[in-house]
Amino acid sequence: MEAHTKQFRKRNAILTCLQGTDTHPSAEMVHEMLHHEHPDISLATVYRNLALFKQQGLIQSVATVRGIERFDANTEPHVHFICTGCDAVLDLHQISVPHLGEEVQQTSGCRVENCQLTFTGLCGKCQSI
Amino acid sequence: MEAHTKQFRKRNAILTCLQGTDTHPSAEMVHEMLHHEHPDISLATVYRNLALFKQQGLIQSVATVRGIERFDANTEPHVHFICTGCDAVLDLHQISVPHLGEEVQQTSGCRVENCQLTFTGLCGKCQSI
DNA sequence: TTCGTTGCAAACATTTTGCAGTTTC
DNA sequence: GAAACTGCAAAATGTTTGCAACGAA
Repeated sequence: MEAHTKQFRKRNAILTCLQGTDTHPSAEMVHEMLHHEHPDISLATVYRNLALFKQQGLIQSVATVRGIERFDANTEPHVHFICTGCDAVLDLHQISVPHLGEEVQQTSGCRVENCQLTFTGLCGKCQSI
Repeated sequence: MEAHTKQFRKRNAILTCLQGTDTHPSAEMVHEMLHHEHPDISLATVYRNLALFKQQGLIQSVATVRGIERFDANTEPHVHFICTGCDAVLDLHQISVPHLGEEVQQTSGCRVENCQLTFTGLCGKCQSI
């Protein structure tokens, strides 16, 4: 019900925005993407709700690119590519994440809760510039 | 010769500090670690030289933990564990990085220059708190 | 009226930069 | 003297927070 009341429209718009994109946006990018639909939305609201969603496990932080945090509504473990030319964060669906959690636990005693495999380099577009 | 002249003593101390630790320190941690040997070193100098070393490929940024960048003088691809309890960044020497660069290139067209495999969770100490 | 959500502006923390002073050659 | 490095303070940047106003129940 929450999603349909006016009170939660902005909160819901933020989550929907993230769920409907694969660009792994920053808070400011989300704010900009929502500007058309919600011209009066505040950046503070975006930050507040992103923090809330993250705490609830609805989204995750997948990278920090040039000091800016980038988010993803896909919380399944998957692989990312960060382009150092255009700062794009891409999904690499073709590559699968090795499941090494148990091996880590056994060899180091650390309890694994999450795993990120991230490549950096130049995306196709930026290679031809 | 550079390392022995007074002019480069601080710069060298910063690099040596990083090379002699496996704690993956932040700029502020480096600053603090050097305080005993160089009581007058400025945080700005640490930041400036870290940026320089990174650009020269002498060090790499391995993670951003709670918004703070962490550095490593080991630029070989290796695996890290970030503890969400104490913010420690640990090396997982036992686990090897899968070499998927070519597969990434072939399936996505992205040119891979670097790869990071990072686990998060609770380290041994923090599990028993 | 009580609770949760928001916008705004101020505060905050980390990082970067301008500039003057010092060292090296 | 020219070039490079540094400390200090100020600025810039991304993010968080306090507070008053608003909306829902």
